[in-house]
Amino acid sequence: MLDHLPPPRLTKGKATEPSTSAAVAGEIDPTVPWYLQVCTLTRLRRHREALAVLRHADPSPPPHALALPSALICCAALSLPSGVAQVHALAAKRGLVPASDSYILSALLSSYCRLGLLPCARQLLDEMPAASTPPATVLTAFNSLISGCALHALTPACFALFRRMRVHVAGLRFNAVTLLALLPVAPATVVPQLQALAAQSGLASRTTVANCLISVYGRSSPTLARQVFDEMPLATRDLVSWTAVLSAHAQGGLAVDALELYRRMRGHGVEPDALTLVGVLSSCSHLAARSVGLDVDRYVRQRLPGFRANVQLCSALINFHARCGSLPQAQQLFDEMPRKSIVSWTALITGYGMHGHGDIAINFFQRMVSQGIRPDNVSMVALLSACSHAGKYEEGCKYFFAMESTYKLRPTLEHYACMVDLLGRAGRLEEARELISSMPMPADGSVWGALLGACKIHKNVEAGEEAFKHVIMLEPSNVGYYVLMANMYTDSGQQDGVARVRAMMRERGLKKEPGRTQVVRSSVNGRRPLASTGEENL
DNA sequence: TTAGGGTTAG
Repeated sequence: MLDHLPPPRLTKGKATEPSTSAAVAGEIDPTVPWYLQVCTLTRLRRHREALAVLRHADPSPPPHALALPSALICCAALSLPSGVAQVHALAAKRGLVPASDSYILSALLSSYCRLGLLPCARQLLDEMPAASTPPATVLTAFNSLISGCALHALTPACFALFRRMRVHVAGLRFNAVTLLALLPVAPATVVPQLQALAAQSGLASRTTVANCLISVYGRSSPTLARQVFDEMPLATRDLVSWTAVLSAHAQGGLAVDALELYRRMRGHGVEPDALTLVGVLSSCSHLAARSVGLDVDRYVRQRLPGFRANVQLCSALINFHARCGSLPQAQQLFDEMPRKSIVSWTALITGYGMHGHGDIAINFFQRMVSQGIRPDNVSMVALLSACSHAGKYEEGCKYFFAMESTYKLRPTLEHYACMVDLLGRAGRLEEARELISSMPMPADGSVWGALLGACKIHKNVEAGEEAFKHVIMLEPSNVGYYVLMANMYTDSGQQDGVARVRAMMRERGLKKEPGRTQVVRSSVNGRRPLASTGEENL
């Protein structure tokens, strides 16, 4: 079977293979039937080898049905649509599709979706004889297609299928897997509706469903995520629940709460894994919580021996060391990584940039580009910020203009804020003001705030007053800006100005918190929004 | 077989 497939290029079991050869040697027993070998190799993600076994399998008796889902998974993973079509034909010949075998049906649907062949998947579902197919199979088929559409962020299609399945699937209607597929792509207004549906159907008490809700709410509201977490019975919380709620707080800028959750998690005897530690390290970096971060570093080195191959964990460690530990440590980790992502590069560039090593930051940026990594918006912010901190006015301008012309990136508010900062620090307040006027979108608090900061450095009270007027309109409760303006008045001996700012703060019920004199980032900025494509209603 | 937790910016 599968004789039309291109021959596999057998890899030598290097870093791309998630399992070690010793583990495989233990699991692959040449005496077991070939179709079980296929299943095992597939589970180990050794797709090419699984297909090789399949290709050389004895064609009589005909291929065991158990091997077909594995074959499909391998073909999808290796982007072999012809292989999927062959298995489809084979399964059809043996009467396993469109209806009778739930495993093969959902594997086919998901393989077509993974390969982007959504019409094929759609057709398969439409061919399913609704009357004679067991309801559980219909449910699974709908779930597979909904998950496939979710994979391609086709929110309206997901919900259209969901409406259709609730009519079709007698009795069962939907299950936890349906909710898990829909929640991540649901528009913000629909998430609570799905949550209500989960509660009505008794699925809300499932750990997986609660975990998914925590993660989805966590993108926009750590508070809602926390509510779901708090309502979970203690015994049903698992490592994923803790990680999801912790990450929600870390992403929402609530680093103190994230670390408190970590402390509680450990108190309950739950051992973190790499994903948990990514969130913990992110919070340590924000808070400059050096001792906790160093504990995590030790834990990783002792308990997670393969951590260097984990790009996300390594990037988080680099970020931590670069921001509040040491640049040499960050650099060493970076050098040791077998594969680096744009995030690893950006973490390093940020680290050098924020410690005033603009030249090194620029050098790494250029090395990154020369290795074929196309800069994204975040790496450009890191670079421009590095230029700004090191007073590299000309380089900053050069890269800002290169964004659109060379890298095809449209500058966002963050980039404008960096440029206003760069121009402002260089004393070019007039140019900074002109840049703001030329922006294609209205300036936000961070842009005016950058100008205000520059005015403070260069003691330009008049320009500062204008920036202040704008910034407190945009972020009226951000104490940092009032403090900045008051300090400017103090520096220039204008006590009446200081009194005015203090009066404004009193009127607005704002207090300067001790030890918090820096400009506080607006909590809504930089947050991933909930998916908002289309107006979905259930 | 469909399915839950993640990193980088000022």
